[in-house]
Amino acid sequence: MQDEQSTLRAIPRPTLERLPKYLNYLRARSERGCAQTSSAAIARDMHLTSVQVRKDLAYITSGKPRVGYDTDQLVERLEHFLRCDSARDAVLVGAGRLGKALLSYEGFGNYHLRILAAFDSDEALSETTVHGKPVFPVSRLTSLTARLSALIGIIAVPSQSAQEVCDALVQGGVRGILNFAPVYLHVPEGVVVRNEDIAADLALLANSIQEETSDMASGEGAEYKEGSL
Amino acid sequence: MQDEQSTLRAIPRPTLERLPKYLNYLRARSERGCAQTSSAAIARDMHLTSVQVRKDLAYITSGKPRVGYDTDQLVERLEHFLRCDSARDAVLVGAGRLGKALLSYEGFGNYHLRILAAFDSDEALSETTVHGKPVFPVSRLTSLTARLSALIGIIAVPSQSAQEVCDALVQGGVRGILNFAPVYLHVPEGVVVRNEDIAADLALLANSIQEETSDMASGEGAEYKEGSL
DNA sequence: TAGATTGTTAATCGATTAACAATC
DNA sequence: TAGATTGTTAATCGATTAACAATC
Repeated sequence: MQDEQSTLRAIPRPTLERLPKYLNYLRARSERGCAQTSSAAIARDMHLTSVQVRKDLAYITSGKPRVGYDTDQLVERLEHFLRCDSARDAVLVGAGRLGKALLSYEGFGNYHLRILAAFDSDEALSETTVHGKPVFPVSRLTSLTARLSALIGIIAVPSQSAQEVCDALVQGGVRGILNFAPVYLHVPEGVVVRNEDIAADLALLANSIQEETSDMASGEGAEYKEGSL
Repeated sequence: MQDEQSTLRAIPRPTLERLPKYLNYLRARSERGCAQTSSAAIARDMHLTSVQVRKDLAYITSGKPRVGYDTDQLVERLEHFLRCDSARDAVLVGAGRLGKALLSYEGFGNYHLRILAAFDSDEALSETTVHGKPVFPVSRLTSLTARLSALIGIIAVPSQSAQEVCDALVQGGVRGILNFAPVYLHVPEGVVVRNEDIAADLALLANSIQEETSDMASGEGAEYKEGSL
């Protein structure tokens, strides 16, 4: 023992975060009919180095020297690894604009994730459906989550109620939480939280633009010709 | 020379990504009336170590031994650093559900970011407004972006049209792109892209739940008592 | 002054990169 | 066989952590 299991866990975090991106890229490549894919090609298009690509991919499959990787097989392996069965049913709390957008989002299907139901404190929304998914009053959150055996909760409510909702989800048996409210959630050991702060990301982007600007001043600047500066 | 500038650029990426989280946390603390904040308190609530907190904060301010940091001053410094003036106007492309959710999102105001206008290929949406923001036909994307001097573009269109939209934004003078489509965008040197793949994030979360499960089997498991297993 | 907290310098840890070996 | 590509082992780089010094 200690093999299969700990091999899986040995994957470094940064590598793990790149795996879905490889998957997206390779799916597109597969659709374009490219049967083989070399690490050099991936590296070029994804702005990585080919060594890094090979090292990442070595965790989940192996390629053929002189030929590269079989595109479809690689897609399959990545899909298999990333979805690893079970733990793919989620409930969503907060059927406001963001919540509705998430309920309607088709992209989750790419990873075999399903949002089973939504909850909202606005009673007027109860018994309605969004994109075919039922909305329930938030009072039923814990009991229904448990009944549905959802292991994932998505929080799309205002910051003030986020912790409360989080507690209810945990009590309902959720083991992972995707949190769109910009607050730190306190959860018991064994529950994983992933924070999604879009505003913060946008702020960091705006920030890096300024750095770029200073960079330009101190050299570099290739490829970018455009009238005066 | 070489001081102010390179000090700013010397901030490590991971530290930079934590800064907005400190800001969120400290704002909440300030509202609760906590005038002083120690690195130990931040570390405890944000699941970091106090050394790391002090090291991070040292990049932008300094605290007082024996007392800690002045909460409000720290908030101010973080705000000043994170928003660094200019480069805060954005345009958004794709006024579907996600686009509308982003247009209505109040959270951007926390970082003084403004979405000035939206664009959509559906002509029926033109001349309407969402949350008070005008929607224009996508044909006017390049020219209006340039006219508005927006430096940031937000892409919330389907994958197939993302690259096309990206090119138009770049031509309009955008220097940073927040991309919600799960594809790699090719941009000229000097343009920064930040990818936001919510589905991928959710997949990784689902994945880490499984790992947690294996962890449980091999020990740990404190704090989590709940009937049978 | 004593004690608690910040700040810094050195050691550790982990990921990336470089050099090279293996293979079809 | 020759050559192109993968895979691996060692070196580098950068961030975190630990130990300690500085300060109110």
